[in-house]
Amino acid sequence: MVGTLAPRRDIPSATVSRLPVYLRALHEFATRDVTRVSSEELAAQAGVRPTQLRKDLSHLGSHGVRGVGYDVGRLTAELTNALGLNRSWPVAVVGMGNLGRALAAYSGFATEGFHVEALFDHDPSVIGDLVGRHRIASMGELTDVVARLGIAIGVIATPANSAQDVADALVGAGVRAILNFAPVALALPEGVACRSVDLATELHVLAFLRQPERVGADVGRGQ
Amino acid sequence: MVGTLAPRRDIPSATVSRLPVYLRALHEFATRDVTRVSSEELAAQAGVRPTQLRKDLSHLGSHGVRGVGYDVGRLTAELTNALGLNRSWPVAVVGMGNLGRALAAYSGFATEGFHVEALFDHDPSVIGDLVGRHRIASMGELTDVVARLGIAIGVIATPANSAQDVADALVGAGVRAILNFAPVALALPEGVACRSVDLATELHVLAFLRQPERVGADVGRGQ
DNA sequence: CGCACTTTGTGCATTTCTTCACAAACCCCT
DNA sequence: AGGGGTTTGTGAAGAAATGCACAAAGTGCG
Ligand SMILES: NC(=O)c1ccc[n+]([C@@H]2O[C@H](COP(=O)([O-])OP(=O)(O)OC[C@H]3O[C@@H](n4cnc5c(N)ncnc54)[C@H](O)[C@@H]3O)[C@@H](O)[C@H]2O)c1
Ligand SMILES: NC(=O)c1ccc[n+]([C@@H]2O[C@H](COP(=O)([O-])OP(=O)(O)OC[C@H]3O[C@@H](n4cnc5c(N)ncnc54)[C@H](O)[C@@H]3O)[C@@H](O)[C@H]2O)c1
Repeated sequence: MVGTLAPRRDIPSATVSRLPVYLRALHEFATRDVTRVSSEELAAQAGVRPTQLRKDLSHLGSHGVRGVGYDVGRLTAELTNALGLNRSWPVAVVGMGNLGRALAAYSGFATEGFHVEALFDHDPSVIGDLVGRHRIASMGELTDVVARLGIAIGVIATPANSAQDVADALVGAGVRAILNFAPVALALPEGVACRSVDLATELHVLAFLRQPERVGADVGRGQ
Repeated sequence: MVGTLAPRRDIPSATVSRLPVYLRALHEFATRDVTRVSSEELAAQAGVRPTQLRKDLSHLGSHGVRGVGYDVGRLTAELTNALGLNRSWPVAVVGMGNLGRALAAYSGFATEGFHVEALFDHDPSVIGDLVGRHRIASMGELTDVVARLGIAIGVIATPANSAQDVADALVGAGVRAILNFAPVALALPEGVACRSVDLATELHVLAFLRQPERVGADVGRGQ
């Protein structure tokens, strides 16, 4: 490509959701002090085909070296930059039940600039409790806390019937990215990014795949 | 997608992963004693477009009534049957840390025939502990217990560096469906179904979507 | 230096997924 | 019984994603 401005826009969404996987694969090589990888090695680690990896990277305008492969450090930097991971992303978790507490305690959360900075619940009997190094705040404090800490991502870990209310509260407070663990489709205004993780759906798909008539079918997201 | 590539049956995989969502939407209507829904109403509840819903259902050979809509009970039965949810699916959870305990305690797990029947960990200091109504078993017991209880689905909630070993143990014991929460691509033999849930990836995608340059982009799975 | 060898980047064909547009099918009312 | 009003089911078009095949671009050795 001509010029120094990489073609950052128009990255296909399927590609975007694989970039984090490549990034993790690169970290794996880095911890083994490997400084160069071929698309074949990296793809194997990431669980995709080499062709797909190269096509995906080509959308970033990323350049490896033909005949040699990719520089682990350089490609890591490019992916980190493309994903916007060279800044801090303060996270709030709403709903401190079983799942919320596991998430709040999750150390893997803290990698790559994601930091749990606030916890909320509406149950008076848990408000004020300490989970890790944070106190559980009430829902009434949400707007102020979100603004003061600059919360960028809200995680919803409440029961399904509260999830829409919580989403509305988060959006109202200025949060524009939501990770939802409740099994409902949230209605959100344009411009608010949302990803849902749905355990029941995953189990159902596995059940479908395990039916005798359909053994071996592949529904994707296997990795 | 390692290990899950295989022949294809006639229901498109994208459709299969939406069927559970439709099923949940139907339950929502059922609890409100609604007996008939149009594709428009059902699609709204599920967070998809009516056209998509109808196309998906058409793959099941499902029949609503033109000019009227779908019978909630009948469509529920058809979806339940298509997904293979009219039987019991004994589940085992391996790795009883923060996440594993949350999963074991998860009541939503028990719906639709999924029952957590066994818990495993390799840490001697937790083996024998009770979580809910089950005792945590050692990894040495895995093969026997899986066989005795007819475990159909294995859930991996161990750290990433143990996940492949655990997967091998599960597969060796006869489990052919795995739900993996560890952030690694598992290598699995042909014929073993696998779905991975990856929190870090979800956060990374949200970070990407929240970058100023890309406001408004949509990477899917938003609902 | 030039030739043999390796591995990337990408145009193109193929497959899969989504959306459109409308005929077919059904209910209900008169 | 027939006509008007709905809503489904689906072929066909369009969009997105995947996989193939190979030229381009680099390394390193003789
Ligand atoms: N536990 C799991 O393993 C698991 C796995 C996948 C998905 N989920 C989903 O995650 C969600 C939480 O699951 P859980 O097992 O932690 O449930 P839980 O009942 O243990 O915890 C829910 C928490 O949310 C709080 N809450 C309820 N309404 C609220 C509101 N309006 N505002 C603020 N807080 C509110 C409750 O006080 C409680 O502390 C559910 O939607 C569940 O379906 C859970
Ligand atoms: N905690 C979360 O919220 C969360 C969210 C998403 C994903 N994850 C992922 O889920 C996994 C578990 O997370 P966690 O926070 O519960 O970790 P954890 O450290 O709290 O628990 C891990 C458990 O696995 C057990 N274990 C380790 N190696 C084992 C082996 N070879 N065989 C059997 N058991 C073994 C350990 O004894 C421990 O009890 C990790 O891969 C993590 O990345 C966690």
